[in-house]
Amino acid sequence: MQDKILRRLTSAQQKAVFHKEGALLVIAGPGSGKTRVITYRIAALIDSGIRPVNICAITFTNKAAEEMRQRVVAMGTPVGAHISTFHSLCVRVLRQYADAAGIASNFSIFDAADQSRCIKQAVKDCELDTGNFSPARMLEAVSTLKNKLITFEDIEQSADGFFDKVLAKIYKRYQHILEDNNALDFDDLLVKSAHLLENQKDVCSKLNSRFRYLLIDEYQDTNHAQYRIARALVRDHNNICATGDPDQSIYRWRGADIRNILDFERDWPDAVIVKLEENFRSTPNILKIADHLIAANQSRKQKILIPTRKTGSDVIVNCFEDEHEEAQQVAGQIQRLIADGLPANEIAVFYRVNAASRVFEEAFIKEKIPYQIVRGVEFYSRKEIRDVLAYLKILVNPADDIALVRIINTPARGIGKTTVERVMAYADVHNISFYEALKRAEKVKNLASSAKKRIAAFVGMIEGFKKAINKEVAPVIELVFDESGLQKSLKDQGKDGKRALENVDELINSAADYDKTAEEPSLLDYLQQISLFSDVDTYDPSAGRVALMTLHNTKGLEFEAAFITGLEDGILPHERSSEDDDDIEEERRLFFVGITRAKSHLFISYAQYRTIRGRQTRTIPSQFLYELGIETTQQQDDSEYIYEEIDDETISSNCETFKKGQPVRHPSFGRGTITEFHDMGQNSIAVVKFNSGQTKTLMLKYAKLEKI
DNA sequence: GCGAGTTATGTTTTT
DNA sequence: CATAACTCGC
Repeated sequence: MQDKILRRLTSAQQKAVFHKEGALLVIAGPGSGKTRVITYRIAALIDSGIRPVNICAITFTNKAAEEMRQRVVAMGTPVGAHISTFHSLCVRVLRQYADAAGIASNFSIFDAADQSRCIKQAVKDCELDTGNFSPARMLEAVSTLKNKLITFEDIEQSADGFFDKVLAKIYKRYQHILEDNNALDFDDLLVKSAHLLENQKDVCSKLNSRFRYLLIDEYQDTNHAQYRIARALVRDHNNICATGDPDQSIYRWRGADIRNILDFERDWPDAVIVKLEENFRSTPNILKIADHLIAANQSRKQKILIPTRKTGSDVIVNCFEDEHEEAQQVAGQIQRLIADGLPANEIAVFYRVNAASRVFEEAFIKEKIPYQIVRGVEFYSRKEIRDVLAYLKILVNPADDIALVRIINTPARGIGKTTVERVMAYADVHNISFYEALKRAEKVKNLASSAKKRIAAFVGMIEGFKKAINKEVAPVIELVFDESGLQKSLKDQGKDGKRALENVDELINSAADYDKTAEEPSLLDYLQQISLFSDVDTYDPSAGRVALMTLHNTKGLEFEAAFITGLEDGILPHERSSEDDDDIEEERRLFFVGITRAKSHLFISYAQYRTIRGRQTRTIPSQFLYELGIETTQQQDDSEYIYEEIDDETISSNCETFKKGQPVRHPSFGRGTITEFHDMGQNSIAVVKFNSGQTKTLMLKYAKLEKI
C-alpha cells in the first residue's frame, strides 16, 4: 500500500500524507492535489492501523464527500471513515446528542425560503416597517452574527446604535419562531453544534475519542462557527489536518473567515506546515495569467504557481457585440472542440450570476449541444416538490407550522385564509402549535361547522399518513402524493401539471435510491439530508454534457476547456461587490479560481452590450482583463469597431490625460478622485473613487469624466 | 373561499 | 425583466 502511494506522490505531498500525530496545515495552490492529499492521507492512516471509524474528513460539498468516499474505497481501504460536509456532520451530532443540545431530534431544517418567511414574520411581529428593515437584509445580518457565534443575548447587551437594537429584537423574535417550529436554519446547525461541543464537555470528549483524526478540505472558506467546532473536535488530541489556499477564498460574504487559515499556527503552535506549489493541472499559459491577475491583490502573501505541464495553447480573450453573440460564439467554439475530439463533459462555461445561464441554454439548444446547468436546489424549490415535502415534514415534525400552512389548503380543500387565521389565533393564545390547534378545532370559537368538518378530515388524513411511516421513504411519498389529492390536482391541470407530475416521479425515484443506499433509511434522515443538498450535488460529470455553472460552483472542479464569460465592470467584479477593496479582491480571487479550473484551453469573453433588467446597456470591460498581463489582438480589433460608433470629437474630448489624485465629476456617479490611471491612449482607464463611496473603473472613451 | 389579473418591487454568489 | 404580493369579482 505504502509503496503504491509513494510512487504517485511528490515529496511534499508525501510529507503531508504520512504526517503522524498533531496538527498539519497544507497550504496548496490550485491544481496541486490537495484533495488528493486528504484522500491518500485517509488511506495511509488506515494503512498504519488506525480504524476507519476514527477518521472524520470534512469537505465543502456533499458531492466532494461522495467523490472522496468513492476514491477511498477504490484504493482498497475499508469503508467506515466519516466523510461529509460540516453541515451534515452537525446534523448527525445534533440528532445523536439532541438532549444535551437542548433540542428535539426530529427538527426541521429551514432553507432559504422558510427562513425568509420566518424573518418576515419576525419583522412583522416587532411592528417594524419592512421598507427600512427589509427581510433579506435582516436575514443576512442575523446570519452574519450566527456565523460569528454571536447570540441575540450578546447583541442585546452590546447594541448601542439604533440599527443594532432593532436587529437584536428581530434576531430574538426570529429565533423564537424557529424554536416554536422545532426548526434549525443552516446557521443554527453550526451554532448549536459549536455550543454543544463547547458547553457539554462529556459530549466533546466522546466525539474526540470517536474521531481521533480530523481532516478539513477548503479550510480557507470555513467560518468562525466551523472553526470553533473543529477546535473542539480535536481538543483532546490536536490531530487536525487542514488544507486550503488563501487565494481561493471566495465565501467571505457568507462568513468565511480567512483568519482561520492565517492563524492556524497560532491556534496549533506545533503545527507542521506543508506547502504545495506545483500545479499539475494547467498549462503554463493559463498559470501565467492566473499568477499575474492574483498578484494585483494587495492583502496577500506572495506565491506563484509552478507549472509541471510543459506546453499548451494560448489563452484567448474575446470581445463580442452582446450576450447573445457571446453565447452563440461560445457554442460555436464548443462545437469545434467537440469536433476535434474533446468529450463534452470536459468542457464548461462559467458565469458570475445564475441569470446569465439562460442565453447559453438557448444557444446550446439551438446548436444541439448537450449541456447540464449545475443548479441542484432548483429541483427542490419547485412548487410541487415543496408541497410534497411539506406533507412529509409535518409527519416527522408536527410543530413545523411553515410546512403546515403551506399544505393545509393545497390542494384546495375549503380551508381558507379566515379559518387558518382563527385557528392560528387560538394556537397563539393557548401557546400550542398550529397542528395541535387543528386537532382541537372543535373548541375554536367563530369557526363554521363546515370548516370544523374539513379540518377534522385533514387531521384524520395526516394521522393516517403517520401510521404508514416506515423505514422506506419512497412508498410514503407515493401514498401521500396520491391520498392528499396532490396527484389528482396536478393531473387536472393539463400541460403544466404533466411537467410537475414528472418532477414528483423523479422525487420518488431519488427517494427509492435513497432507500437502497442509506445506512439507516428513515423519513427524518431523508428530509434532513435533502435539505443540505448543494448546487453541485446534481452535477454528473459522466453524463457527457457541457457543464454550465456560476464561478462559485467551480470550486474543486477541473475541465480540459473552460469558458469564463461576462468579464464586464459591474458583473465581474459584481457591482454589489465593489464597495471596498476587500470586495474587489474577493471578486479577483473568484476570477482566479475560474481561470485555474482550466487544464488546457481557456476562453475569456465579454460583451459590449448587455441586457440588464430588460435594458440594453453599454458595458465597460472588466478591470481584471487588464490585470492578466496579456495583449490580445481581439481587443484591438474591437477597438476599431468601437471607433465607428463614437464620433472623433467625443473620443478626443474624453481622452485627456488624467493623473492620480485628480478630482473629477461623472454625470451619474458624481464627484470623486482618480486613484489609478492607466494611460493607454484611446483605451485609457481610470479608477475613480467616488464620494458616494463606490469605486469604479472607467474607460475614458465612454465615461464622460470632467476635471474639476 | 378562490383564482385571475394587476400592480409593486427588487435584483450576487450558497452550505 | 421576473416574480411576489395584492386586489377584485365571482
